[in-house]
Amino acid sequence: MSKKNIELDEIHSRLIFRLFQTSNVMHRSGTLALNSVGVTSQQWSVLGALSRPKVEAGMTVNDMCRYLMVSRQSLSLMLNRLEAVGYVKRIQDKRDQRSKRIVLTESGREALNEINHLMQVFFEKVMKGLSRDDQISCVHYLTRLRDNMSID
Amino acid sequence: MSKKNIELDEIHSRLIFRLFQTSNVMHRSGTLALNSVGVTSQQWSVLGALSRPKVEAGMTVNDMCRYLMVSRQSLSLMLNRLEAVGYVKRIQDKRDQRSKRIVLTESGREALNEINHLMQVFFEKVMKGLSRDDQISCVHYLTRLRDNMSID
DNA sequence: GCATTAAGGTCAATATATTGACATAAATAA
DNA sequence: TTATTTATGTCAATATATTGACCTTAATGC
Repeated sequence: MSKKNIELDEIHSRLIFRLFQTSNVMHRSGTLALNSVGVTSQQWSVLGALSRPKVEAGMTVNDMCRYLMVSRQSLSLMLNRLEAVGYVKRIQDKRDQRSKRIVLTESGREALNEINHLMQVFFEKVMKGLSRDDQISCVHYLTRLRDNMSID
Repeated sequence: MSKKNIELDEIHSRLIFRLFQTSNVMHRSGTLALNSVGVTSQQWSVLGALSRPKVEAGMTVNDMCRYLMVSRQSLSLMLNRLEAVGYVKRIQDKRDQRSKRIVLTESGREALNEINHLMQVFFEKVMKGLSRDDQISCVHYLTRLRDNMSID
């Protein structure tokens, strides 16, 4: 009458659970570290995405959704907040009139520089005890997990 | 007049950013995988915590906050929802009248068994390409990151 | 006994996250 | 040219997450 009880592979559960915990802690202490700038860890990810040299001309909303792996609706609210404090701007794409390009403002660039000072301290604390090779391995593992978990 | 521009260590940014992405994807596709049971990935973490043999007698709310690394207020809402569908129960602690012990109900145990069937499939997909040693290494790295990021 | 501390619940405000739905405008395909 | 698709924005409902505050009750320290 009842299905056999399933025992999950312990290492699998542990890995997924560790991801849970680490993600919770990251958002909390990341946002705390950025407290003086008044930016959340998620908002930092948006600013960081825009600061890459290859996106000098800005990113479209859809591109950024795919890059950050959040829904358009979630991103839209973050962009509204960042636009309200003047860190980003939505500008019309010349070639495609439907598209907007999200760009960093001068004020956003200054904020990001301040953020990076704070992040440098944060990163040093976070990476303590992990060699460069460890960090590279960890990125590889996370990339693999991310891709395996992706819907498409 | 302006501080020197900070260039963050690329591997550090990448690692943290990968954690962002992976956590986003995990919650989305984890919840999707559990869709038929009507439980979110976060609620699964609560049920999972309670299913461990060492917590046969239940966990206090504070213990579970520390374990899941979420605030009491967040946990409280999750417990309310799980209690509303009958998967968990808050029972008085005999020894400490202030404490409640969160326990899995029979219905919760059945749901968890169904969840575990779904999770087994999910885990197989997620862990593809990662050897057991890889998984163990990844857990070690995440544990290190989690502890380094913890406030206390 | 009385003051303090601890455990838990809840309210508020805010930010993030999802899906689904609907609207508009513009590009593209038939 | 018309139909469809694409890009974006927004509303709704819901779940998760934070901090801070306040309340009750109970254990503990003095």
